[in-house]
Amino acid sequence: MPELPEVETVMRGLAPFCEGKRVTRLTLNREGLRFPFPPRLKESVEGAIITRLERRAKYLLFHLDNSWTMLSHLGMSGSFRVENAATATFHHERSRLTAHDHVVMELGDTTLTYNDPRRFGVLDIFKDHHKMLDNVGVEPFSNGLHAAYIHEKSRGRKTPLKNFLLDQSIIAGLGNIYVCEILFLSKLSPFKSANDLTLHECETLTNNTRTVLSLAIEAGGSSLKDHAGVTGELGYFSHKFNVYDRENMPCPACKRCIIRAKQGGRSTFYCESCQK
DNA sequence: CGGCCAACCTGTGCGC
DNA sequence: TGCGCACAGGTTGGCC
Repeated sequence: MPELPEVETVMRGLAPFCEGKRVTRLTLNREGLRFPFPPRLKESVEGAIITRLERRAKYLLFHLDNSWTMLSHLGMSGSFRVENAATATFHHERSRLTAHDHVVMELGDTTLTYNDPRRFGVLDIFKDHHKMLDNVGVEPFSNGLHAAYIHEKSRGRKTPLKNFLLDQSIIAGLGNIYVCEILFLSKLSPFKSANDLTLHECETLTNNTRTVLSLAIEAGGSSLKDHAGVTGELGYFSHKFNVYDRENMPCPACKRCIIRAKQGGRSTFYCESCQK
């Protein structure tokens, strides 16, 4: 999925079209995504005003003025697109449904469409508490993330560093791409046992986590090959990674081949000589 | 609880 | 050109 920077970018892109707007209609084109839609989804959202958008971990939260909050997760392949009816009618067309447009939110003359080919996404509603947000760890840009926190969480965890950083209950929002990049900048092996991290290495990880995510957000959540901005602007995925998806290409630091390995069923890209 | 891994889906790209 | 297989941003839930 979309990792934290992509969800942050989507949130920032959607906010100007959503905040303060009333949901005039919610259309569900199927029974659910990864899970069935809740029975009261449509009636809870329709007619409400979206007061604020928020990102928490990789979740998007649409806060409504009727005490409900709509929770959305993009899974691996989910995306939102925004269309404006006034612009569309100029071209003599209304917003058209394409394959995998599962949910359509109408906000007056603005249409927000959720598309998700693989349907690993989630759409749900809650009032003051959602189970999926319970086990979410600290936000990377919050004060909660610091060397001592990572150090404490990693004690007794013999799991590889790669898996440890992907654990959403430790640090929220990291995914396969950015974990590879963070480990490269930190010169740490993805296979190193989490339990072996020194406090100093935890400090390095903290700093590089923020660096990698900041740059990605600045670049507009660039990691997705097939994601455009919510209104379809270009230049969105022209990002260059140091190691991710660069098997057999030269390490930017030492020029030796980037290695691709498998951890927890997922690809890890790293430099054998730079990362210890 | 920790660790491992199958499962949930569709699309794409590659080798033959 | 077509077929089959491997693989893709994530997370849950079941098993040991």
